[in-house]
Amino acid sequence: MSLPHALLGLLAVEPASGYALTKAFETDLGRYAWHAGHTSIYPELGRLAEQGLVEVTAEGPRGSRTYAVTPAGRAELRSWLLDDPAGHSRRVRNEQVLRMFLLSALDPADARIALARIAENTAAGVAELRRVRTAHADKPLIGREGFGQLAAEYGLRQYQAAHDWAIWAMTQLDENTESVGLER
Amino acid sequence: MSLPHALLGLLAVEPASGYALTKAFETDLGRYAWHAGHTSIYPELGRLAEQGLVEVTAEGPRGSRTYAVTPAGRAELRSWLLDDPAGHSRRVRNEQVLRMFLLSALDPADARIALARIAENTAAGVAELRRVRTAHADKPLIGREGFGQLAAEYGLRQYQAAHDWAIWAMTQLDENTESVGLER
DNA sequence: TCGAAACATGTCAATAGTGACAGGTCGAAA
DNA sequence: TTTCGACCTGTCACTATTGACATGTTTCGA
Repeated sequence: MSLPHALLGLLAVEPASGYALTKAFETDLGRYAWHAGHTSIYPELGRLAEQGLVEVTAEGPRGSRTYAVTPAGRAELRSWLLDDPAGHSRRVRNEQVLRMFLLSALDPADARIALARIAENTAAGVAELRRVRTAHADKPLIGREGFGQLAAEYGLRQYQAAHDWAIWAMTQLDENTESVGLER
Repeated sequence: MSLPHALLGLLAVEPASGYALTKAFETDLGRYAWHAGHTSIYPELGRLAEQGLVEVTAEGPRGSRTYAVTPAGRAELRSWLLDDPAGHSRRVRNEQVLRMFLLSALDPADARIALARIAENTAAGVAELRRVRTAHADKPLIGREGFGQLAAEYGLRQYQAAHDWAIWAMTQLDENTESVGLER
């Protein structure tokens, strides 16, 4: 349940309406880090406001409300980000990694097909993130404009590593099946 | 909702009881890929049995039931693993990456502290996975014994990439704040 | 033989998140 | 001027998952 922190983080950079926050989750943030729809965002903003971590600073047309973090909210965000990361992330739920675990349940021929597909997809990811990175190359790393820049570089390196792994795994698999073939 | 597939994958490698499956999620699988408690596993096994994807093949002491995948279950698992991975993983929920996104919301000094902590943690992860890999070095890649070996190598490379990134990000940050300091 | 630990399965209330449904406002182009 | 698309907020039923609670069995070492 990191949604409240995601919202605090976004609002800490720049006050925004629920609608704007919903849009933010439809970009790279929601694509690579954490996804949320408006149906969870609006209630969560209400809860954060109740707790005094955010507040409505303006009301605009179409009934829109602009939220901003309070000092308490900023403190909460800071302590969450500076907290020991090892303690938190226990609710792991990573479908990519799960697929890699389950690869062993396939026969070698199928595993090879799956790996080839992974290699393709990660290559596409690398290409896409390279574009994202280039688009932000001249912006500062910290603050509104730099938002997500460090994350883009991180994603790029992760995809690159995943791609290298897939290639490696395929050669391993080939060597393996080959030697089994010779032995038997 | 990949829990059913995780269960099918585990059972495809070796029939097991709900209890044994629960234990499996407490090892590397649950630590790095997908976590689930017995309270979701037992009902899910029931659902899979209803759908004819698994079946009870034996009943042991203490009321234990051993489940095995049926041919239909194996087919379902295969098609899931060979399916285009890009289509699926839309419900992203990765707290690590989220933290990296939100780093921009901190001031440079705090961001640096957070990065240092990440560097520490990823270094520890690399060390741990190196041990896991060494322990499995001589086992075959596919099948019961090799289970998770490919995944261990994958995890190792991911941690290594994350570590390199954290180091890189710190130097970037240092250069950045330094130049800002000179300009003003 | 007694007790602890591991084995083995379950219920239930509470929380989190999704998708479908719903309703209204404003700006701009046709 | 009308209509279309973007803007903006919400409810609600349903599904998934968790944590607390509950219960009984078998094994093994002291």
